[in-house]
Amino acid sequence: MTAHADGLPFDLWSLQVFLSACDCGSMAAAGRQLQLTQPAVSQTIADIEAKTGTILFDRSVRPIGLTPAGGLLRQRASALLSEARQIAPLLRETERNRFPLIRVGLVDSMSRALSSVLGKKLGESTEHVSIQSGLTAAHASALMTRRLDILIGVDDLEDIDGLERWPLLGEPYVLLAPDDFVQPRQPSDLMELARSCEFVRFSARSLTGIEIDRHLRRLRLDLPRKLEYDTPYGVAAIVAARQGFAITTPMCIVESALPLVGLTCWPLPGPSLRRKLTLIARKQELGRLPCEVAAFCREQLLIATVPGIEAAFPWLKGEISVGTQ
Amino acid sequence: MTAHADGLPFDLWSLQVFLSACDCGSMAAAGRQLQLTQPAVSQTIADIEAKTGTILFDRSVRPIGLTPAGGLLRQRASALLSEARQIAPLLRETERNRFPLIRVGLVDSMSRALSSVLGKKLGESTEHVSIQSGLTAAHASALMTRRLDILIGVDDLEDIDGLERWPLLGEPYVLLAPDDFVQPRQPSDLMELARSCEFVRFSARSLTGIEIDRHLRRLRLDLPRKLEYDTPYGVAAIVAARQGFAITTPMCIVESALPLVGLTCWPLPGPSLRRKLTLIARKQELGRLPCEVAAFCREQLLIATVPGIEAAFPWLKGEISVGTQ
DNA sequence: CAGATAATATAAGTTTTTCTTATTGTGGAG
DNA sequence: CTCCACAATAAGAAAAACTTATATTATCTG
Repeated sequence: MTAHADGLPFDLWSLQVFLSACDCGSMAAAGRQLQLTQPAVSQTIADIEAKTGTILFDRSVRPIGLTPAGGLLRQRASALLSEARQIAPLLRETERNRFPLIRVGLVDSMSRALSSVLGKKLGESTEHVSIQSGLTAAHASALMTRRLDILIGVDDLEDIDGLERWPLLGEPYVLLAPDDFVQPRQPSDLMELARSCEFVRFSARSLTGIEIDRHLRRLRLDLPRKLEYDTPYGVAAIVAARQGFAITTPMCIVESALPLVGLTCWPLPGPSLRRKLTLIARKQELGRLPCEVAAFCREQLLIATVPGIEAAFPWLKGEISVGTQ
Repeated sequence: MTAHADGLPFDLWSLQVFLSACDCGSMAAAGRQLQLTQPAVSQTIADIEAKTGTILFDRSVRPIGLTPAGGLLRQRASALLSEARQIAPLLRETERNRFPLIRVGLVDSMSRALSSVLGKKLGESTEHVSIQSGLTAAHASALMTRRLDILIGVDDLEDIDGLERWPLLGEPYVLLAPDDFVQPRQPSDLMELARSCEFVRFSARSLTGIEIDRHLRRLRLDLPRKLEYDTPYGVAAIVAARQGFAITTPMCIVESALPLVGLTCWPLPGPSLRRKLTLIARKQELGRLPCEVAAFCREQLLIATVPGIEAAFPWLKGEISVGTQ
C-alpha cells in the first residue's frame, strides 16, 4: 500500500487520509469525508504505522487518541501537504516567468539589515520570493538539498564544490556591556568580569557561538555557560537589561534593534577575531543574479548600516570591511 | 496514475520519478536507476503533466530538456521530498533522553517580548538555560523528541497526550498597511488591494502562515503569493517600506520593533481569526516551574507589551487577552 | 542523405495495490 | 448488562501501476 518499495513510508494521499482522521477524531468519519469506507482508512493508517515502525493512534480510548508520534506526524504532514498544494498553481503560471522562484536563507544577524531590501530587489526579476531567516548551519544543508537557492551566512562552505561565493562583509567580534562596567584590557580580565555579572553566550547551535567557543578555548578561558541564546537579539537583550556582558559583533548589535543608550562596545582583548558574511549560490544556476544581488547588498550595507554603527562606536571605523574580506 | 482522484496532481513517488529523470537527463536512464522500465517513467511523467496541465520536458531535443515549469517543479519537488524524508526518522525518535538543563523553544513572534525576561527568570532556578528562537513547528518536534523542555508557541498541540499547557495570550489576526491605503471593509476588498500593491505572506514553514492560508482558502480568496518571509520582521519590514500590506498579529508587529509612523492596523474583514500563544511542557517533569514561568510571562506581557500595542492601536483594546484564551 | 542507434510515445495485457463488502471484536453510554 | 458506533480483519472487486511489444523521432555516422 502507498509509496512504492522506495524509502518513503507514506505518500501524499496516505498523509491526507491520516490528517482527515486527526481532524475528524475518527477513522469512520474520515472515510465519510473522503468518500471512502472505514476499512480503507484503517488500512491506510495501519500501513503508515507499519512502514514507519510507530504507533500513531491510541485505539484503546474512544474518541481515538493521538500518540506523541501521531502528533508530530500531524504537524509535519500538514506542512508538507500545504507546500505540495502550492506547487500546481505555480506551475501553471510559469509561462510568462523570469525566475519562477528564488528562496533565500538569511542569517539572523543580517535579517534586519537585508530582509526588506532583498525582497524588493529580488521581486524585480522574480515571480515568487521566499526569504527564510535562521541559522546558517540549517541553511547550508538546505542549499545543498535544493531547498534554498541563495544563502547569506557566516560560513563560506569552502569545502564544498559547485558553489559560487560573493563576499559581503567582514567584521570583528567585540565585547558588548553596560557602560559602567570596567573595560577588560586583557583576556584574563574577562574571567574577572564574569565573576561579577553574567556572561551571555550564543548557543552552539549557531556558527557564531561555535566560533566564539573555539576562540575562548584557544585563550584557555573557561567562562561560565549559564545563559545562552541562539539569536543576536536574545544575547543583546540581556546586556541591555544590564544583567551581563557578551561577545558579539557589530551586525548582531544592529540586528537586535535595541536602543544603545547605557551600553558600550569594546574591542575583544587578546588576539583579534573576525567573521565574514558571504552570499553563496549553486554555480551556474541563476546566471548573474547572485553577483548582482551581492553588489546590491554591499551597497545597502555601505549606505544604510555601516555608517550607523561607526557613528555609535567611532573606534570601529575601518574595522568593518564591505566587499573585500 | 498516482495520487488519487483528490486535488493533488502528483504524489511523492511520482515526484521521485520525475527528479530521477531530471538528474539522469533521460527517462530511460531514470528507469534503470529506479529499477523500472522506460514506459513506466514516461507514463508517470506524462501523468503529472496531464494533471498539472503543464509541459515539464522538451522532447524535441535529445538530451531531454527541462521547460521553465519543469525547472520550477524540480526545485519544489526536491524540497518536498527532502522534508518528507526527514519525517520518518523523527517519528522513530519520539522516545528519548532528558537533561538537567532547561531548553526553551521560543516562537519568533514572542522573542522580543520574552527572551530577556525568560532568561532572567529561569536563571534563578536553573544552572544552565538555553533559549532557542525559531518556528513553532520545528520546536514542537524538538519538545517531543526531548531536545527542548519548554515550548512557547502558537499551537497548543491539543491532540498530544502527556503535555501540560499554560495559556499565555490570545490575539486576533489583523491587517497591517501603510496608513494612506484604503481600508478593506469586506473580504473581497483584499483582492482589490492586492491588485494595487503587494500582499506579503508568512511562509508555509510557519504555523502562522499555514493558519492564514487556511483562512483565505475558506474565504475563497486567492491572493498572490509573490513575496513571503518566515519571520514577523521580514513581513513587517516590507509594509514599513510602503511596498505592500500583510496579514499579521499584534505580537508580530511588536516583534518587528519597527517604528509605526505611517503605518496602520485594521481588523481583518470577514469572519474573525485569532491565534493563541501557549507555554507547553511535558507533564510532571519540571514540577511547578512551567506554571510559574507562564505566570511570569503573562505578567510581563500585561505590563510591558500589551499597553504599548493598545496605545498605538486603540481599537485593539480588549482584543488581546492575557491568560484566558 | 540513407541507415544505425538510442531515446520517447502509445497500445494492450499483466501484476500489484487499493478499495469495498462482510464479519468479528471492543470501548463507552445508558 | 445491552446497545451502538467504531475499529480490525478477511476476501473478493476495482483501479492503479507496471510490463512487453511496437511505432515514432532526434541525433549521429558513414
